[in-house]
Amino acid sequence: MTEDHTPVRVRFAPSPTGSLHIGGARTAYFNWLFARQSGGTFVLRIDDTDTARSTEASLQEILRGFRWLGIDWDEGPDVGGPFGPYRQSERSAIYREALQRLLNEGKVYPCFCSQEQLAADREAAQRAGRAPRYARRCRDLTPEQVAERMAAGETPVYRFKSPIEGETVVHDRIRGDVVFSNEELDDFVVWKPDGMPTYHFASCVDDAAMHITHVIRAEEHLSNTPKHVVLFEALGAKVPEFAHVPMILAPDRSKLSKRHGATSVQEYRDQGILPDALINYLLLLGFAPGEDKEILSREEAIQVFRLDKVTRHAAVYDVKKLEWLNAQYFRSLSPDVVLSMVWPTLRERGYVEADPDHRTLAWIRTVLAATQERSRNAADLVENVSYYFRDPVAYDEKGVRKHFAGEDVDVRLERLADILDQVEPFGVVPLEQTYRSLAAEWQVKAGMLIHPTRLAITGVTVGPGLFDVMALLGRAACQSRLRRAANWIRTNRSEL
RNA sequence: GGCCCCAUGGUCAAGUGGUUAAGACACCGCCCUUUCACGGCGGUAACAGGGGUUCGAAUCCCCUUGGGGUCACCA
Repeated sequence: MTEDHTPVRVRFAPSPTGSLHIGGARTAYFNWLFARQSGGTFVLRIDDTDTARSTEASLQEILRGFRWLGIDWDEGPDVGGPFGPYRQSERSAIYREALQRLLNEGKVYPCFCSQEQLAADREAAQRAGRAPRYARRCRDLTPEQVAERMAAGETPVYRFKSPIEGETVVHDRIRGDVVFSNEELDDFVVWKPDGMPTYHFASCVDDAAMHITHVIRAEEHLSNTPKHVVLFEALGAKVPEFAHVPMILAPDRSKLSKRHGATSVQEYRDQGILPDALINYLLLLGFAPGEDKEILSREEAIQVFRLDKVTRHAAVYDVKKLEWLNAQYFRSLSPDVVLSMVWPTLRERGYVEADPDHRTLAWIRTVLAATQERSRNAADLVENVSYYFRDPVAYDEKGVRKHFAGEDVDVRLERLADILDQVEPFGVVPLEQTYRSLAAEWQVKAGMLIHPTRLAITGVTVGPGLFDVMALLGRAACQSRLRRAANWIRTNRSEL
């Protein structure tokens, strides 16, 4: 509820000209949190007045992005609602009507200046050291002059007749009151010659028509907000409360762009980032939940989120922390979820059959569980379990120097392979007992047997407990890999 | 350039006139351990600079510097 008890209505209004950017996702999330905690309504409106750049594919991608993130909307292009339609391209009549009204009231006027004329004016103003604003050539055209030029077939743009004196103040929930001198207000265009409203106009008309109570959006709009305030007033609408959330920056403090890596939520999804992790990270970027708690579900976030506690400064995006958060979430996933996540890749690589029997499936589950806690995401996990499905294709270089270079390593590996015949059953405990007593017998430290064995059968130096790996892999595979490694050592001895 | 916003460690970020200036990620060390990861313990590291106000400023004011945004017939 707002102070006067009108129900909260917020909106996120993306323009479908690309993918869902993480900055936009965060802004939407903040809107969503604010709506959900106040029992309000979250509206998704599509700002597609730029007919040249808007695409349906982009719109669908944005919707998919939100669904994936777990952000739902109460009114929008697909679900409808009492104030639809929710695509600006379908609301032309509403804008036209609003334009006509302001025209009748003398709050808007047609402007016939050519692009060339405007460019020249701008240049002249700049040379004279003045701000490059519209020279207001057409502000005071007489009705006769207008009629004449219309009759001549000229199509005008329409400009807002901005106040020339005084000041306009923007009440911002995050920044407090921001005062702008009206001298800074340009006679901005509200209607383009292609018959479409501009962003400023459509946005305000819609916010008014949709009874939006709080406009929560990116900081880049703050400078434009006085225009919106005067527009709302001209429209006779109640001016909503504003909240301008800081921007998200790249590590070099510049605007986040492709060259800095992933910028869209789909890219993160493709990289194995979990939606819960991403949405959690987005919350942390600009808001401190308090009580040293940083891992929060959407539900917890709804409880603690406070619009007026959002930070005022831009935040640099830190992939490392996102990955850490992702690992937290990834490790807590249930075996079945993990299995379904990696299954397609396992199939693609030919690691598994299409219809495994129960025993095989159970075995795969165990394999995955053993490595899940040492993996940060699904792709990582698939890499880490590859040696369960095929022989190692190479031996880790540093590992080779450390564990294969010794005098009798090849001999020991071969002996080990032979002795594995006697281990019965081929399980974790008997395997460990065998290795320990062998180490004592040969008078070497257990590590001298364990590390070369691991490298021989997995190709790497890291992973779960060796005896777990061996038991999972089975006797035959262990023996053949051990012998294979011994041979490899002999043929490569000169280079070790 | 005009206008607007912002400024605490490498990053996120507590702090709102009196604190040994939290915590998290990252980094480093130690412990645990057959390795790695996890976990535990510890460490390096910050109030951009200069003026005020005040008994006392990270906290309030001014200036400078720096970063960002905006000045479109894009949104």
